[in-house]
Amino acid sequence: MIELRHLRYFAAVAQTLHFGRAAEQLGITQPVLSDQIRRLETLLGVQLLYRTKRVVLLTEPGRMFLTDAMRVLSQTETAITTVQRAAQGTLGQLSIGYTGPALYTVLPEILRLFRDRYPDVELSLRECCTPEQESALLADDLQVGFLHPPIDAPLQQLEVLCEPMVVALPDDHPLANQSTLSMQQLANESFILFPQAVGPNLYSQIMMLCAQAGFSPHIAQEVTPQPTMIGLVAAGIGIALVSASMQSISRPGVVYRPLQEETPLLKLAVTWKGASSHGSSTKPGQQSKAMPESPSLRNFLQVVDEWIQLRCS
Amino acid sequence: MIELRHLRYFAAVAQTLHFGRAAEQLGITQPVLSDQIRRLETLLGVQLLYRTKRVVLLTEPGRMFLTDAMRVLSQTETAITTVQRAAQGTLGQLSIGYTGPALYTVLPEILRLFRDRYPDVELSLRECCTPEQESALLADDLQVGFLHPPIDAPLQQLEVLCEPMVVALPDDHPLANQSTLSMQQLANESFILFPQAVGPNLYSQIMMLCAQAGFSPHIAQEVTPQPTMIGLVAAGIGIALVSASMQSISRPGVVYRPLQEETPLLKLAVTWKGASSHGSSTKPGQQSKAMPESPSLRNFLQVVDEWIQLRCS
DNA sequence: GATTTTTAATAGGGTAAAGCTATTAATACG
DNA sequence: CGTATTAATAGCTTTACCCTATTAAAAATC
Repeated sequence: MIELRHLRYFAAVAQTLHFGRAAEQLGITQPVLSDQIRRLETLLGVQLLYRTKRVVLLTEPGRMFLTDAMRVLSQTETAITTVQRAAQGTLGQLSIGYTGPALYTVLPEILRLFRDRYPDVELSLRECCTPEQESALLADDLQVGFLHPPIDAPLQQLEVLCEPMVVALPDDHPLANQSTLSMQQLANESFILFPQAVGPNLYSQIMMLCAQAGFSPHIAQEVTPQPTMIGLVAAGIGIALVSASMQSISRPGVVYRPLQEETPLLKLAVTWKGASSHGSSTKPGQQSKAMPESPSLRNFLQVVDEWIQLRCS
Repeated sequence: MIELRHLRYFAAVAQTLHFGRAAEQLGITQPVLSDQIRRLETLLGVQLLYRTKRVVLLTEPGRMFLTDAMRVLSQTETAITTVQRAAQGTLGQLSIGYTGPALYTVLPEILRLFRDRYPDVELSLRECCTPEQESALLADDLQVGFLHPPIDAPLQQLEVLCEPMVVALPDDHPLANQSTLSMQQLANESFILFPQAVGPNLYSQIMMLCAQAGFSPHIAQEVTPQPTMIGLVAAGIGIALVSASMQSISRPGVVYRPLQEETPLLKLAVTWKGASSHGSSTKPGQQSKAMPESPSLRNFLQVVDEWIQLRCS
């Protein structure tokens, strides 16, 4: 069976056209080299080199084989460096899911940090809602998710955002004069909401809040993403509850007012399929030797950690 | 040092995800396979497979390495078949030189035969005159030449054409009435000739013939190739001596007449750098083990041989 | 929950082959 | 004709590849 050794030896001889010097280059002795080349020729059934006691020349088939052999060798080299870089996590792919709000808060900063540090990790981004992300993560369709807890799937998570919702309303709205608002004041307003499926949890929190204030909200429109909601607010269609960080996207004709009540909180967590033994229920104490998680995922999580540190300072 | 064996073994395990079955496929025993995979991982410094006593899974770097390893293996396969086909002469390159007359006589038929039989041998054709071909052949710039003997370079040759020259003259020419012509009748004609450099030997033969007839020809024009010469004959510029096979390219307004004298003969020989030991003067008796000539060249010469047989029958 | 089955890892040993040194044979060069 | 160069040959050592037998651990089954 032909081995890379044969190719390495042949390439050395074919390039130097000298068994002695080639052997020296290879760190072996000349008789060994002669023997191995002969073996290679026997294995192939082809004379690659013409040699007298004095001269070594490539035959025509030998010339062709040299080209191919060198390609195989160089591709082997790249395969080695590739797998090593992949093990470091500096090369690879990472598929990331995110919900709309992530795109307007934590995602850009984190991605920026990661891309700068690991430019050769190919990121494939996919916007999808929390439940979809859960199942995609479990099915190994996604490696990281930016989604809204709580979730019940057995996944690791790390909270990266928790901010209150604020009321967005037209600046000519009667309530715009007040610095804070109570839910009861909103009882007769038209609401612009995101579709329930997009964030079932937050949706029901909002509904509960309304119920506590004694009303069931009149829903003018269900849209997504949040900037569109604010656009509709500016258009006077209704008022909206949006996450606090949307205030940074200032838009003429729209003002934001905090709620007096303890508001629902928009939470974002980075989520991934933890290092489980292999799908079996992970008992906290006995973690056994685990499937090593993808190095690029590991690096991504480290970047997220660092980003959290950075933000706190 | 990583060997193809490692890649073969790894690919088998990575595809079956089962050491036992993979070992069976490979025709080795399972402990050996386990050992070799571990060796590979140590050599790379990368864990390629996650394995428990029960489950085998590819790690992320392992997945990438599998792709590369399979590519290396398949390229090795093609390298082997390529070199074997090259040794048979069914794959390769062949650079062929030819003179103008070859193109209108033997070359098309021979090339056709060869192409049909060896479609994967890439032919590169180059028109150049006899002396140029000689030096190109010696410099290994050409592998085969279709040229006009005699030559003095130490090259092998095989005559493939020997035909008389005939006189081409306008059909309204006074001499066109005669069925054969003598040189003396041409003494006062304007001659259309090929440039001396294109075929120095034939050129001087023609000159000698004129001298024997007691005149030095008046040269109206020196052009090449032969169809152009005949075109000029049709235009009434003069008469020309062309090889007999040009008669098959009939052209209105031109007639061909044989010469009474022993005409100069247009000879074409297939020429190649013979199997010399390596450039040293080849003593006929003691040929020693020779550099094997390019397989595609060998095949080409065989086709030429067959073509000669074919033509004789 | 004990037992059987499955499957990768470990242990120990034999052998093919990859490697070494020393020498030979053939060629080129002075 | 002698000397230098260089690939091939001969004989030997050692590496490592592969084998069989066994173990250990996890899953499946009764």
